[in-house]
Amino acid sequence: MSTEVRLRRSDATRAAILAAARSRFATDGYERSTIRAIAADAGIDPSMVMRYFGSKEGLFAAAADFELRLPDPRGMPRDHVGRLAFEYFLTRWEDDGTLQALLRVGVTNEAAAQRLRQIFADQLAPMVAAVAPAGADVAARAGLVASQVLGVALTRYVLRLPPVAGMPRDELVRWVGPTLQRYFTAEDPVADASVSDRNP
Amino acid sequence: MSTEVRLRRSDATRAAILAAARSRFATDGYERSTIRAIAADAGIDPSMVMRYFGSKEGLFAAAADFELRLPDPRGMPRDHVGRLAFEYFLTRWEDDGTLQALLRVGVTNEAAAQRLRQIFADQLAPMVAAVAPAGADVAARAGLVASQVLGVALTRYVLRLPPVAGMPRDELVRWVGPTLQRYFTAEDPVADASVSDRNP
DNA sequence: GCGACAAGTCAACAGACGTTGGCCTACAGT
DNA sequence: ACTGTAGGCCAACGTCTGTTGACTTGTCGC
Repeated sequence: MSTEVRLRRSDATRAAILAAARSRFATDGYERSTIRAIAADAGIDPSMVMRYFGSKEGLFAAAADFELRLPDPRGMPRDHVGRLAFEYFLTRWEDDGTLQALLRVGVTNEAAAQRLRQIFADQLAPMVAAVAPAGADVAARAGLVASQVLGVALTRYVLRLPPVAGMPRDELVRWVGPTLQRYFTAEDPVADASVSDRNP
Repeated sequence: MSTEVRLRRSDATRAAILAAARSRFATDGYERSTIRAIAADAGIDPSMVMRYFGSKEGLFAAAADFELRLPDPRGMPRDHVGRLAFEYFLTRWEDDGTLQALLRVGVTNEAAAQRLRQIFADQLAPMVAAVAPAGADVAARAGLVASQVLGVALTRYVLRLPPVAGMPRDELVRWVGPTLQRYFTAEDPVADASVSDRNP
């Protein structure tokens, strides 16, 4: 009944499979990522993948299991929430293939789409609630933030639209930060959206 | 050498195949759209698809061949360009499965991604050039517009994120229109982005 | 009426896929 | 030294895929 503390041999290969799977899913999507290719990347036999994760769906579920871990917006100046959140998203996207895998797969796989919906609804909405004006439609604002964030992720990392993919990070932040700021904190859609985040 | 004017029998089935293909590609993506299923939808034999389009790739290329036909922005008030362009995009997206097919497939298929890049670069950039301030980086602004437009399309039509998918069209326009307006015409990223499109 | 040609069907191929079960190997506990 | 067992490999299965070539049907000009 006691949990084994020492790390087993299997943990290493299990991790190798997960890493290979995330990489493949992130670049090839679900259907084109074959278990054979993932196993080859991990340097083991395809049947091992089934042993560890039961099926291809199980493998993806394990590979896409993670948390956004958004920072607490109550610790930041309210006028900079948009920029800071966007910078956080960019970093998260760049150093973790999981999000790219989730986006690429979510477009054709309902389970992944479900997971994405859950992440952005459950984890982004509380952040919006903490900074939005009283009485604001939190879900709608979270959706708008998601639309712009996922739009940048899509054009920058997936479709690689040249101007977005090649834009320096700080220039991108200067453009998109104010957009998110408005979605987060504007009193009204058509209210003045002047940017107070002029000198970051 | 003269073009046949009368419509042949084949034209009808050819159109049926294209319609079925667009529908399948739009909902299932590239890999999961099988030629057998498309042929069944069109009510003909799978081998007919090969006869008419050569291969699955050829079929997709034919199904995804279209023009954005963006309106000329010089005919509209400069302060409303963002809203009008966004409304045009929404309409275009809703009544033509081709764009949804292109987006869904472009995420995993390089040829479709290429086509998307071309469409947004070649057809959106001139529109931006017509309204952007002198000396502005037209390509960058077109990329930003694309990021927000594709982000809305992704969350509203593909991932179906509830707050975005369920948001009434006019509310969505009130939120996103000003964003595009800023990307189109703002003098500077962090310049005042006050919305002059207050009463549409 | 009849041949020619377009339109369409049928059956099959070769390859790739997820998945399965049997077999081997090396190491831990005794 | 012996043995149980976890970790790993191999070969194969059934199915589905894009694609092909031979055959059948229907329609139009003469």
